[in-house]
Amino acid sequence: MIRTHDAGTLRATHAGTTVTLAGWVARRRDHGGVIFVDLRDASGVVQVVFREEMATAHALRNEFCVQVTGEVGRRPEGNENPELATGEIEVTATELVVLSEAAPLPMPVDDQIDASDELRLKYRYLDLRRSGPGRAMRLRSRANQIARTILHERDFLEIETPTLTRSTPEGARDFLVPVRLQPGSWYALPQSPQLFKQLLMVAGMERYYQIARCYRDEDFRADRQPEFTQLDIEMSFVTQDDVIELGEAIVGALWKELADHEITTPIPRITWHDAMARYGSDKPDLRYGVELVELTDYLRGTEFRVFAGAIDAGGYVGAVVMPGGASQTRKELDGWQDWAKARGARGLAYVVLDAESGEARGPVAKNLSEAHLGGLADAVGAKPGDAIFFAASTDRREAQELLGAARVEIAKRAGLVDENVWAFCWVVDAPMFEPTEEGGWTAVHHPFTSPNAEWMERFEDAPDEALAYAYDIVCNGNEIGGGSLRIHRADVQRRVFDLLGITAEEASDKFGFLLEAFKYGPPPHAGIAFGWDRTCMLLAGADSIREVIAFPKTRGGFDPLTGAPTPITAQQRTEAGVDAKPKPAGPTAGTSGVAAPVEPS
RNA sequence: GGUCCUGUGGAGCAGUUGGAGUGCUCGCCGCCCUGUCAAGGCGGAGGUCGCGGGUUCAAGUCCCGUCAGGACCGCCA
Repeated sequence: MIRTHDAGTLRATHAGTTVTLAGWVARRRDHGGVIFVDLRDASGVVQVVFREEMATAHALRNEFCVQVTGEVGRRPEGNENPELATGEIEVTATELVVLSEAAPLPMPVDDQIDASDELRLKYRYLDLRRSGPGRAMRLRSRANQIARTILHERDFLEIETPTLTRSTPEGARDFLVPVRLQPGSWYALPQSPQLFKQLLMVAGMERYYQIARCYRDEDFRADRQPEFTQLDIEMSFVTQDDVIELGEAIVGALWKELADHEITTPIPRITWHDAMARYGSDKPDLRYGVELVELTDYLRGTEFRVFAGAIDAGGYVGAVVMPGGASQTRKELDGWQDWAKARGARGLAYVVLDAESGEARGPVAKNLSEAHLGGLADAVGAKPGDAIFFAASTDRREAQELLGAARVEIAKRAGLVDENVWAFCWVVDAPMFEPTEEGGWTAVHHPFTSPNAEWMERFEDAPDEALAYAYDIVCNGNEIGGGSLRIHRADVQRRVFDLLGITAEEASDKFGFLLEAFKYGPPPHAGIAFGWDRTCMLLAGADSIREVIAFPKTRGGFDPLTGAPTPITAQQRTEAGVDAKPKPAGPTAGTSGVAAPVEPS
């Protein structure tokens, strides 16, 4: 080692010790006759003092990489710095070696100053020298370790699965990789290891996990990157409760150690339907109340056409209350209309209750009968001074989701979110299917998700009502993990495919290898996958998953550091077989649509 | 694909109803300085105002287009 101690570990007990340190110049304070340098390494910062005889230190600049030898001493009386862990002492240098110099910095390596995202990503190696970003990396490493410890204690095997594979049917667009040895054929990068982990269950591994990189070619967000990580888990011979118990053990350990928060177990469970009815979301933020109230029956018979139209068509009318919302200006109330329109709704009807008289006012109030207005406050649980927002639609879920989004916005604007609270829940009993635009059905989770016991033998009777053994774990309104019991009976799988309109040929073409495996005694199995970036983001208190990824990409999928993606050369293009000519006919492939097979070129 | 915000020396920001010279803080370079910890003092260098077009006597400022970054919707478990 070219150093004897880590800078951040030095304490008063080291006084009198001669140490050699190595690290970076975090800051220098040059007084002419004496120079102070804050020396930073991964462990922290310590003040190094250069006296007159160490004149070479004048040439030091920020972020020079240096090796310093000197004696640890207590700082002179009154010069201690209680802000620093090493603030009681300093190192008086007797030797200085500049290991490497630093050019003028394109961005400050300083915890105080914030640079733009693009610049931070371009110089991510400088960004990560800062304590906040560096801490996020260390936290994530620790999170991995905690999860691995729990899983190994429980006899899980860490098994890697391919990243060059064929499409698995998660539903997102695949990233594709041309195959030089078979021009015209392509690998897909996995959207998740879903099918492989099920094969590992057939293989008798019984307990599998992997911190797995996944790839989805969709539009990106603050919490979505083209490549992301799942803590992926699958177990044989278990029930839903077993998976949930494991999930709670992992989450409990993570939050205990990394967020200093003891999660009360069992984590409350709410059914998907209750979550939609009460919170208008399948990932409800339970840090605050502001629950939805259904008014379909209460308002039955109303002459207000917006509501009557929805009710008569068998739809839904509901409301959500904004505490104190009556004090909003006309401009603010109009702002809600723009807010609603921005997410595709026609608008957001509202009534405000006068703070003194409790009288209902606002454009919608004129359209409601005396009787409806009279009991409204009680029906929705509103007080004088509150505002009531309404949504009505023939599509129950659509109206609930609008109110659910309004609920989140209300909490934000009314300051109801307590940032110090961690509110977890499991959302269980999710629906198996949802209707497609073409009048068919599609799997909400994925087509291998098992119907629950109640629906196992009759999900075809009412596909819109059938429930699955599927569960999501939600933290403060973020889905951090989800999973399901899988179908292991061939007959049930066949019936699900039938309902989804997947023929035997198509099924065999898309994932025949899994169906083939399921012929040979597949065990009952279930699993869960945690969105690891999102989980670490929450633990780090960050508001973007970019903060917990070492080298993230921008919204456009661009990496400002490497400049990826780049065009390829003509030679690469030819060798990769990107332009191989399609054959007129042949066996199909891919996850959907007709494949374009090729002639060898 | 849609809506919105941002783009001004290396960094972070200001720039009024369009009007004389684009200003501040940090950093950078030089000099001074023995107890600072966001050290201080003096001096200096550094800018196609993202890019293209238009309106105007005159555009950093107004309009159109475009590029880049960000937030959201659609999409995506």
